[in-house]
Amino acid sequence: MKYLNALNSCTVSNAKCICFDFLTPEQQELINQNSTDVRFKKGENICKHGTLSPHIIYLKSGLAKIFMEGLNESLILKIIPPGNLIGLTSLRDGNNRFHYSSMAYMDSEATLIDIDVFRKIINENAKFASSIIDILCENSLQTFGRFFCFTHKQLYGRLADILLCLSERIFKEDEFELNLSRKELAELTGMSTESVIRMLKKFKDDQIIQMEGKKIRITDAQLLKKISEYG
Amino acid sequence: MKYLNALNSCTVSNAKCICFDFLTPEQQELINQNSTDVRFKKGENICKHGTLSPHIIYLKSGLAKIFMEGLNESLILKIIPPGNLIGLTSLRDGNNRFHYSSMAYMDSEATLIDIDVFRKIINENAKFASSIIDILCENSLQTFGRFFCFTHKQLYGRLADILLCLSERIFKEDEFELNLSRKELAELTGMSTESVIRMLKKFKDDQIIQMEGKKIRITDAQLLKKISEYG
DNA sequence: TGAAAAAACTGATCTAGATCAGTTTTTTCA
DNA sequence: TGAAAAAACTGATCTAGATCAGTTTTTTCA
Repeated sequence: MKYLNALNSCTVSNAKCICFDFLTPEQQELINQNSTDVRFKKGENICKHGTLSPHIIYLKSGLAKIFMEGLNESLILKIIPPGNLIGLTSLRDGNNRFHYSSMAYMDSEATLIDIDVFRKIINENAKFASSIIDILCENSLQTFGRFFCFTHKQLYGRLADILLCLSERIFKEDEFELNLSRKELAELTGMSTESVIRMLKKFKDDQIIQMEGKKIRITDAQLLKKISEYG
Repeated sequence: MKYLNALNSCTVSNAKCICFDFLTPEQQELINQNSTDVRFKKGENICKHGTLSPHIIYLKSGLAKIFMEGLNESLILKIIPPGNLIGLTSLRDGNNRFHYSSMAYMDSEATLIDIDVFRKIINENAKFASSIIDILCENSLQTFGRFFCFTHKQLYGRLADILLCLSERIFKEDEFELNLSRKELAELTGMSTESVIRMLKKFKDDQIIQMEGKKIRITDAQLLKKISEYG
């Protein structure tokens, strides 16, 4: 049952985007000439589902989410830390549209790379293409895990997942300042805001976490992992 | 809101696997020399989550499902019609393990292609790699849609999705013989067997479908599409 | 071909988590 | 800096769908 441990609804992959290391100097130059650097403020849209996607977006700094929007509901697919690409799924599409939206969680910098240049290089440089394949595989696996957890774990398990994910993969500290509102945390775990509040309180009462204002400290990571596993 | 129509929990992609068209004669020969043809009987495992994955599997005929297994629960990720590849996500992995299981829905034939040969060709042939990227993107989009529907659609909508999917994409007929048990249909829609039974009955009572033994005929596809959309 | 097993079906009950309708605390900004 | 808005929180109620405990029908196979 070892492999089951790997399944969580965490939204951040560990993968480093190393694809650009495989470019020839000319290809590097071609990309440089066909990209633009942009800053996004906290809360700003980085891309919007259904709009034209003339770029692949490389996140240089900050933090963003990728999500699908319905009429009233939305689903967060992934959190994007710096060093990751946004919009890869548009590579295939004939009509160049984004298949999801992205929003900056905090002030962020990104490089917008012309998608046709990106495509051209993929078709010329197999090593580059291969490393894009690696990224897509990694993304798929993460989505599968999240999908599985969303359909089979109870809310406690999912909340535990996200807390562990925030602590281990994003902030890399036991204690961190949560700059997400309860509502955003609810979106991330796929539950209602009220449930997040109640469950965080339960975790606090059970002394699994400490909360002070926006600071959260995980005191019993072991137990939290158990909850994540069996929840 | 046009783009929303595209979202359904259907499990079959329309994509044809054209990647092999881009091989050089030598690469084609290399693949031929490093693959084995195998037959799977209905219900047999094609691959098993967690086991070694020395192959990429090309399904030549039949029909298979790809699913994740938990302790008691499972989640069907995708139905694989002939002409599709199974196990692409193992390409990335250093330790060559399948990340999901696959089972034959009916008697099937498959070609097992050595994964290292597959990797080698990806690293040599950018056009081939590019078409693998296309497949991975397509797969991702489908998973995103299914994920969204599973978390936001009611059961009626999901059942409608699957019926439409079976009729339009797999059997390509209004009337088809359902060789899936209610239990398998439940797995596919992520609901309990009892609910499938009740909802199929409701659809029958509302004259949206006709059922006779294992035969199902969709009589009001229009309404079914509405249910899929708003459900 | 007929007994046993599996699948299909039915109705009753239960429950996780959403929704609703507020109050209290914190943040924002003129 | 203090009024208004937003976020956090609380308790009560509701509901979609699961679970349970069966019965009936169909399939399997000795």
